[in-house]
Amino acid sequence: MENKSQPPNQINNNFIQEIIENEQKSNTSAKQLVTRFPPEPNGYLHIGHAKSISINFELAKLYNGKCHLRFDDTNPLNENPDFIESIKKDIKWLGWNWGENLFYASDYFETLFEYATKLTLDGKAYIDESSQEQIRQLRGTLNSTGTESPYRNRPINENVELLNKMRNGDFEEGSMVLRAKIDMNSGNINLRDPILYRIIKTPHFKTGTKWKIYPTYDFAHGQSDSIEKITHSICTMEFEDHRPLYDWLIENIHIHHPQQIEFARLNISYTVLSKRKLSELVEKNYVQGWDDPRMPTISGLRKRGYTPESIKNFCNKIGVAKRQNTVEIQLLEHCIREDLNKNCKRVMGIIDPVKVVITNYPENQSEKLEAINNPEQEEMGSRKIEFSREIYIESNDFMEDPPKKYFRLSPGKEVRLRYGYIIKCTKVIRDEVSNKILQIECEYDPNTKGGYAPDGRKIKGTIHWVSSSNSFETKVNLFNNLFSVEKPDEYDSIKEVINPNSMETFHNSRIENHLLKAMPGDKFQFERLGYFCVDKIDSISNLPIFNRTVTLRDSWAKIQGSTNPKISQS
RNA sequence: UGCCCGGUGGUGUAACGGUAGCACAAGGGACUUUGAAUCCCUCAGUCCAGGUUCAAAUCCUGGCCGGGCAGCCA
Repeated sequence: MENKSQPPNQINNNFIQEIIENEQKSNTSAKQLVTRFPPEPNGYLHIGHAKSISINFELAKLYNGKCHLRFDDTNPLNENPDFIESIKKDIKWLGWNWGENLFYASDYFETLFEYATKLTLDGKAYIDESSQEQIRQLRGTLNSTGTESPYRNRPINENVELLNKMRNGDFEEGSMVLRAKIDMNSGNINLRDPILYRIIKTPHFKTGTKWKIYPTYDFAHGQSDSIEKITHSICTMEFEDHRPLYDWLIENIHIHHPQQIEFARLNISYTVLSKRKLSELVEKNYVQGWDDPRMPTISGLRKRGYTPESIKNFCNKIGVAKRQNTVEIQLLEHCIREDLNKNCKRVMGIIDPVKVVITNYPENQSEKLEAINNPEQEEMGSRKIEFSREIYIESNDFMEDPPKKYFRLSPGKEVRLRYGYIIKCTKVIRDEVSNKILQIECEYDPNTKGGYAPDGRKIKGTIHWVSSSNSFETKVNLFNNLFSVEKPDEYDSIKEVINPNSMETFHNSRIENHLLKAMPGDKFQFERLGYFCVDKIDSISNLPIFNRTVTLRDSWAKIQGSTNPKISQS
């Protein structure tokens, strides 16, 4: 048999793997592969980070190496220890383990300073007392070369002395910086005497007030990689221009030389993935927090009901390359459906209920019917559900004047109640004032218990239901795309493209009693609707509140040409 | 009028000079007590122009288009 598809969950062949593969083949020094994930503790992780985490940890796993977690905490102005825990939690939740290899760039401040001293001693770095404005002026522009600073040729001993005084806190913030002496004429602006250290007197959450100067990203990052003996330093494309500087510093300090490799960051349709825009959503209260189920953050996805498995799978499917990309959000949805379909218990829940009275079913009678828990996994068994005279069905499973090919309930028509009976609609009762449907009356066919028609008549439609006695009323949140356009990044303001209907809450949904004791995070398929998870237990009612993770695929909605599938306005 | 990177179906990603494949999406069909799942089928692609070669998505040259870079952010 031909092996047509690749084994599940195998990472796509990508160019980084190819580089490593080639190194191992032609290999001279059989070094152990060491990668790292280097977040700055200044925000929450999102699915773009998950891609990076996945690349780094997956590679380590694949080549029997290791992946470090290193917090890039070089700027006390931006960073906050609260983020440390959330970042660790999210990585662990995704299923990755850095083991003993947890580091902080701040652990290396002393060594970094030694490196800076060495460069200064070698005449490769100098103290510049120009103002921030002057430095910018002299840097030149994209189309013009820079000009050397008047401080560039300061004697070495003076530089060393000033550097030490800078460290001691003898100078004001902004009064001077340490710069590498490279090339003010370079076409690459990063090489025009980049700043290595700046004075910051804000205390650092780890080193306190010990340091008055802090290394910039360019000076801290590569050297930290080197100290940790990283072999492959994988980052996103915007650092490509920094690679010549990364290499220059390491070569001029004469230390272990990791290889920086850049890949294209992830973009997903109908959402944003930049830290700035994500914060804006939170700060301007477009969402309820970083972990709002509409957010593409790891914590948001978790609250939404995504599983680590589905996210990892997604990361494997999107591949790794250098070209700009926007992955359709449908692929993410596919990944979570794939996982949940296999593993979730089926259950019946009515988002927007309408009452149905079975007029020929005795008033005080009820009976138990058998329902299968998961047709994908027989081991999951079955459960009993209760049928009685008064039940609820989904309001959009009834239409008084249905279009053709509508297989659900309508006047005079029959429909099957899943695992129940075949019923026929006999009457619709409306509110005289509002004309709203108050109640639907049906008759059931007693010979169709379990939903089987002994006379062999074909019943095309099957709908979900709960009996009023065997269900509880609770709140259900439905989510849609946060943005109404495919590429929100292309618009100036979030406001003009945010989807006003990204969240819809139903307060009177009815769920079968089977879920009374469901706990936060528990996941279910509500038959015919989608996958839902318990958001939390309501503090007043003590009942679970549900979030819709994703709808089931819905070919009826497509036929209808509806842009808002499932539960439309009543 | 600088430096760097990139352009393969609608989207994402393979093919390493030798049959352009996979996934998602879309369309159709089979099955169906979830309009789900599953299964089958279909649609659809190498930015352009030259060159090298028996043979080019792949190598070369020149265009065109897209992206990144002028923080004491990362």
